[in-house]
Amino acid sequence: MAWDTEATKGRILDAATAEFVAHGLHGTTIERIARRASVNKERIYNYFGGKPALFAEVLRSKVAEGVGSVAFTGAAVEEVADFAERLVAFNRSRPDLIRLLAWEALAYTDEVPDESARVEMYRRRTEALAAAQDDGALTNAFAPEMLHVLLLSLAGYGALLPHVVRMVTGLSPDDEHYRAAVVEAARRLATP
Amino acid sequence: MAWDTEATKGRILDAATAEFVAHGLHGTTIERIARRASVNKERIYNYFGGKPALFAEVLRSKVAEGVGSVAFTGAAVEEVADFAERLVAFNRSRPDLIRLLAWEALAYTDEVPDESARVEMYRRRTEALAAAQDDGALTNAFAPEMLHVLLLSLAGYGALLPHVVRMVTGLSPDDEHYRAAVVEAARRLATP
DNA sequence: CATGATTGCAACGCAGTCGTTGGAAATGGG
DNA sequence: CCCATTTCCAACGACTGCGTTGCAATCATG
Repeated sequence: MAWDTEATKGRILDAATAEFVAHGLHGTTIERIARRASVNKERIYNYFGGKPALFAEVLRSKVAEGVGSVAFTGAAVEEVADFAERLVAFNRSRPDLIRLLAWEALAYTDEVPDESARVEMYRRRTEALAAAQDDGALTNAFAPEMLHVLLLSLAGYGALLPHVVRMVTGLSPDDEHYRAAVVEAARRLATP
Repeated sequence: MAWDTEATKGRILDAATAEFVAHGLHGTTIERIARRASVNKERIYNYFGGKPALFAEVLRSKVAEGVGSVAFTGAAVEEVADFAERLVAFNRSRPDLIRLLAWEALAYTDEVPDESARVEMYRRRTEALAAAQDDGALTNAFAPEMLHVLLLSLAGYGALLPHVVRMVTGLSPDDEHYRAAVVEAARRLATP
């Protein structure tokens, strides 16, 4: 056991992620992060520079991971349905990332950390959708970036406001029926 | 100028709403609320009992107002489109209520304050949608409560995550094109 | 193995924030 | 006009969290 800076940084980042996901920027304390990472507070200031900076770093490293890990490929309506299905499944498997996205939206009113990289990821998916539209396999009723954000809306809402889904439908957003409805809705939006 | 308890309570509640909307439960301080309401801290503890209780009270009194103020009436596809349009317009006119909804989702994992009243409001709208479906004017592809929550998803996402809409589309969620896409999407979901 | 540089940490000062309290000011009934 | 009651508030103690500092432990090098 010795001098492993990177591992320590990683432990801090993981602990910070867990705490920020659960309690947001103001709700978490540096001390709890330090305890969870089995590290001294001072390390956190030394490595990351303070709570807001650490929060931004968590967003930078984790949220992009979420956006990047569900791609759209293909050109037919069924592939849009599949895309929606994978989005919902991803949101279900990583509820922490959606919560981070929500904390982020509430914390930053104008620009978010590392915005240009995020824009680039979204742009790539939009292009794939646009190509499918050009093939005539998808509707042209929506501009590709609009279709993109509408699909994100359908797939993300349940993860963002699970309690609203529960109050409206009586079901958990994890429920099979809810998932199926989202997929069917995506199919309808994409059909020419 | 004299003894107006109710007015004082109201000022506190308004000030608390503004602060909680902006900073969430942990980000706001009782002292700022008191200053904003031109009131002494002690009044807040006396009337509302503490920060979490005041937060819950704000949610109780304000969020229901948001849910209740956009009704669905009618029986045709165009009325669903109109409903979606009014939802978006409402979200745009009262961004504070959506933010409260988001803070609420992040703060409470299981039950929210005054849940049964909220459920009742949602139920009424679901019934109106169900009636329209029974008329055959709307699709039966979705259970009415699913259609309901899908419409909420389309209309609410831009208000919840405006920065995502901006990154994906380059537009503000206030933009006319975005609004039009949401309405068209609602129309597509509702069409038989 | 001696020395300088790097990494780890316990303890501290400081700046709020919470929630309370003792008492002053305002009110209205007798 | 007086007294009990209600409303208001400035000041306080206790605590918590932030960010820093001084020092010890660990490593790399010659």
